[in-house]
Amino acid sequence: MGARPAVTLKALAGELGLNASTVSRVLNDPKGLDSKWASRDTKERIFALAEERGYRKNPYAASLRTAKSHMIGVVVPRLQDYVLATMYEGIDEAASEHGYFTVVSNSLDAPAAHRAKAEKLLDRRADGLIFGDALFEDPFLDELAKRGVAFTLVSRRSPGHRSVTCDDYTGGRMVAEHLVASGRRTFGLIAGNPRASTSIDRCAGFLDALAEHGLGVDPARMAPGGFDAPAGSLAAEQILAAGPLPEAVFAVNDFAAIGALGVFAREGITVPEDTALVGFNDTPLAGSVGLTTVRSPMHRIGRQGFEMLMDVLDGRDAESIQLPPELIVRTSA
Amino acid sequence: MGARPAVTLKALAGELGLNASTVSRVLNDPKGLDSKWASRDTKERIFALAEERGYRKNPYAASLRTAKSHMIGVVVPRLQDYVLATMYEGIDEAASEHGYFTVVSNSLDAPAAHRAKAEKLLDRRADGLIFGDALFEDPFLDELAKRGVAFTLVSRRSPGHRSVTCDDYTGGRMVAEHLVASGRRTFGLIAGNPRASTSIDRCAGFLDALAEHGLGVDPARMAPGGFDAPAGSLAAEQILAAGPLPEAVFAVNDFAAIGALGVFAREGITVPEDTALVGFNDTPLAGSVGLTTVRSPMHRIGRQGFEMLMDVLDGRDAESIQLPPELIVRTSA
DNA sequence: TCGAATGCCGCAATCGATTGCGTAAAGTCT
DNA sequence: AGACTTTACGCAATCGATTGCGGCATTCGA
Repeated sequence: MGARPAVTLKALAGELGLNASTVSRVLNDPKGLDSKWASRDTKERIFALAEERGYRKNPYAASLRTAKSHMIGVVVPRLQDYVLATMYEGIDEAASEHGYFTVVSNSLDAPAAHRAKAEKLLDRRADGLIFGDALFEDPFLDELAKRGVAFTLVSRRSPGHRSVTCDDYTGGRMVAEHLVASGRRTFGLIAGNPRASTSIDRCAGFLDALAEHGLGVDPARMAPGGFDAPAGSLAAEQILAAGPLPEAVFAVNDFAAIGALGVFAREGITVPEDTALVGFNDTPLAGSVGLTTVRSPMHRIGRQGFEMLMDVLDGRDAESIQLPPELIVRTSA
Repeated sequence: MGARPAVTLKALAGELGLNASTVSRVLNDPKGLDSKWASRDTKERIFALAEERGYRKNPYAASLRTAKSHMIGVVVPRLQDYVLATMYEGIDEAASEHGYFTVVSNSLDAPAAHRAKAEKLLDRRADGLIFGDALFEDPFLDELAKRGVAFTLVSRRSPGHRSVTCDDYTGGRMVAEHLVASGRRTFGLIAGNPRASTSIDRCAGFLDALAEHGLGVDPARMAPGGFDAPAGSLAAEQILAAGPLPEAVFAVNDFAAIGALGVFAREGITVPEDTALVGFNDTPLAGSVGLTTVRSPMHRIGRQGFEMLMDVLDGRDAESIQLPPELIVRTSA
């Protein structure tokens, strides 16, 4: 069964003895009671009755006429991922403040779903899109840009498109500097998805900084994979199988780090004594297990991703942004 | 800037030399090419051109006319919560199969937001709602029911409303039986949110089963709180402060359990030697850290929650459902 | 051969809000 | 007093899809 008693603009107007157009103009004027579309008295009557009847404009009718939905679509790899969920909260918060409505979909990092979900959002007439699952090389994004679809990226960047990300390269460098400073000389790298800029940049920063110290990572100890705990466990096993235990392991993501932690515990490897472990993102769980990590401003990335989309929609131009990370030292390294 | 070249029904019809109504009927007829609304030839031309031009119906125009949005709203306490995120995935999956579109919002378990988000969804003309954040006593739900709004509950039940949940009471009993069978005699209980049925039922099952063995939990060692890791840490500290360490601790939620695990590690308490620990839900993290837990069919709860909403919307009646839990024994207990 | 049945499709109203254009009344200015 | 500007609204078209009601043709049975 439906819900609303369906109080329409016309109904209000009828009851007020006014024309719907007048009521519409008054109700929509951002100047509120200072609107010039009716006399003081009329305006007050309109607001009062709208309030009393609980009038809500029908957004479908409005967007049919205006061709704007005030809805934006967000595509993330996985909602269960704390990091993206937090960014989404930031997006949604900013969107609400601007009178926008958001809708999320997850793509499971599968290119087909990435495309399908975005198209579905566009079918629903989203005014713009925000992607949290961009690949570094992403032909679909190029296609959308060509079609003139407004969108921005968060979390992961892709050359040629507007994005808000953490300065992952610098984050990777911080980890390397910290580990080197504490005397570590051999390393394992749980590298994440090699097609995502988060992985690429964090690894690059890490490796570049190590190289400046004349150090490096044995390729057999660089394990790519996903961003969740099981993937981290797998990667850790791979590193252990590659020979002697490295003095430190950098996982480009906290969940992967925690997965590795589980493997270490099972193997009787103590952290940080036998090997140091560093994650990335500073999720709450990292705090709970004492994981040293790099804090990325997830919520803010989301907010700015939305603001940037607003700029695009309003025809202002906008530059990609990289927000500074912060090293959080706990007990694991 | 927008996106679509805006190929409308009328445009298609014009190009085909047909009337928009004919095109509409053919395109919407579930019988597809067997529709009786046009000649075979005409039908083929319609489908071909629609395909070629990439026609997508404007859902706003359609729902304006039909007063159905084919959109349902979902309210969860927190998107970052793996459990609810998974249920949402189940909901969304089932919804897609039925041609429905879903929108999520989070309420942070705050009654004001619970209400506000739901109203916002209704303003957007959702055909129905699914709540994952119901309180055991929830006046807002009663109000919605009275208003005739169609909704169902997932994860948490509330007497008098339709819900799909895990059989939490039985799950709680399983934990108690398992711990008692392995010789534990004193217990701590990380009880979660006392206004949520998940907490209430799991605790009740746990306590009832213990009572049948002549056992119980010291009230000072029953710590309520939230469902995340920090809340679990807090609760664990509270239990430790209550005196001698109990032989086992049951956390009604995996995240809380992991938070507790962090505190135990910090205090040098080993698991399961010094104390056993059991969680609830069987999130992937539980597997990674070897946590014994109760598996609840989260994804399926979501799916069924949606199916049940369909029943309500279609005027069929539906009974609340409780899905069976499964004890997953790992190393922590 | 005529009326009825059926097949195929168009007309026009409708959903609710928005907006360009128009207008009557009141106020301002010279 | 006449001309001009505001103020305060209303009319009617519009957005795109849906749908009740008909209408015109062809076919079939009698």
